[in-house]
Amino acid sequence: MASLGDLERSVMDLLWDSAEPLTANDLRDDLAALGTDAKELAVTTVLTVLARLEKKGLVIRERTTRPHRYTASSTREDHTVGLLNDALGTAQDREAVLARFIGGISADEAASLRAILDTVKSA
Amino acid sequence: MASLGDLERSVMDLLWDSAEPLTANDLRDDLAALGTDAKELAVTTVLTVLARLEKKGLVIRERTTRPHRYTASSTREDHTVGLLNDALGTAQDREAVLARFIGGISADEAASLRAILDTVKSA
DNA sequence: GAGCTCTTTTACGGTACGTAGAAATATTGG
DNA sequence: CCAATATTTCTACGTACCGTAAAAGAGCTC
Repeated sequence: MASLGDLERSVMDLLWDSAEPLTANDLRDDLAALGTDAKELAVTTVLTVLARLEKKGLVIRERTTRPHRYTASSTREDHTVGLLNDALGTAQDREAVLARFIGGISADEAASLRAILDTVKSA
Repeated sequence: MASLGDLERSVMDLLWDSAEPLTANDLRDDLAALGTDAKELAVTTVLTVLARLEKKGLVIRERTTRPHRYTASSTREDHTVGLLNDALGTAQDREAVLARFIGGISADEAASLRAILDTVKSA
């Protein structure tokens, strides 16, 4: 799976947080509003990263509307799950990894996990 | 956390699978023995990636012995757990991600997870 | 100290990413 | 319909990472 650069990541975060599709100009403005950077990017820069994200399959571009509108192709959570599976790989040591991972999570999270597991017990 | 290139990854796999520290020459030979590539790398190539892996903190180099000997600085599982936590991030959506992740694992694995959770229930 | 082994230094080509100007294309106000 | 404006595409540059390895330096051995 594709890993993201800093700007790509920021753009994806905005798209993931937006209920509506966004245009390159929307994104340029939203990016400028972040973190008091006051650094206004050129809109071509935003368009370039959007094209790259589209090629990676992470965003969908509506070419019918004139300012093209962009949407994340999957939710942030689903994307993260993809990253998790990439990290876990198809190896045999999945269980060993999961055991260590669970060893490192909080009690609260362990409880949540248990609840989630019960929910999907039927699977 | 550092992501690995293909050769770096192969070297780490060999180090992780080895009980003993390995030298660059050991690794060159082991790499050649992999996958019937028959491609014998120059030992300087191996030394370069080892230096990079050392800089990334993934391998430890024994400089006292003359052919330097290299060891993975953590287990493969611990490294993978680091990748998992990187992917999960520190965000609040950890639970949502974990829920989706668990939704996608096999029943067998779900059972294993439950067992693991019970083991660390005290945490 | 000459030769061998091992390590360090330097380097080159490829790819990814941030960045954006220039050029092409589309929209719109008159 | 045309000129001004908005939007997209094309091209490009700098940096960083990685595979790859020659060249140069350093230490050991006879």
